[in-house]
Amino acid sequence: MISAERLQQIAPWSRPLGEAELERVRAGLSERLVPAGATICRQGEQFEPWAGVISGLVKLRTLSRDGKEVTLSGVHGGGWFGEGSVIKHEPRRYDLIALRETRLALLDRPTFLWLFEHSAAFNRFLIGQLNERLGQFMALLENDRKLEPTARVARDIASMFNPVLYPEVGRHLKLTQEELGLLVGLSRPTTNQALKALEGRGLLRVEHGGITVLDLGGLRRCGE
DNA sequence: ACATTAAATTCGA
DNA sequence: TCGAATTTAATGT
Repeated sequence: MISAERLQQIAPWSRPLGEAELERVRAGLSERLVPAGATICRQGEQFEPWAGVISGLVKLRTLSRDGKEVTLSGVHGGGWFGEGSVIKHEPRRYDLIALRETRLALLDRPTFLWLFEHSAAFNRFLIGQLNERLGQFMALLENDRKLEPTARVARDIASMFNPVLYPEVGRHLKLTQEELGLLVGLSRPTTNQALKALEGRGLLRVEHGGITVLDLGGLRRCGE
């Protein structure tokens, strides 16, 4: 059973829950440390719990027929994912891979379902989460069709700093240009050029193995 | 695709 | 356990 303080740290969504609910969550939640590069779950496998990223970064990806990798999304500190699969009780649609050492919080399925049935506060959170994600995917589609590469990279980075989905991410993003390219759907050289351009506009700083965001609003408005 | 540079790892004291 | 040397990984063009 994890402590009440720990619960606050790793699951911000639990704050508005009542006493009895909190008690259950504390009993149903566990932590797991995943080494860099490890696979958490493969496409097609059953993975029962609902997962949150406490620290680190998890990539959701799938392989195309000819073995090319397609990255769908990156989830980092404060992000929770997979509620779709948990609710439907179906196999995971994507590989889950820890891009670097990652600490996961896992809420077992029975507890998740109990909250889903009994807690209005929890459902409010879930709706907010799904709504935010839907908005993000709509924006993503739009970007993909309308914007040139530099703006796409800018918006994709900005979306990783979404305060609703990822409440506790700092300004720094440790992610190689190659991984960023996979995430955005661009080649590494194109990604590199885009990053340089954004750096030139003073929106972010390019570092070895990562970037630091300097002007989040500016990134969001890119390409307008 | 290649050249350059930064970071991580190994190895010897 | 420290630092130099080597290897590996990431970046820039």
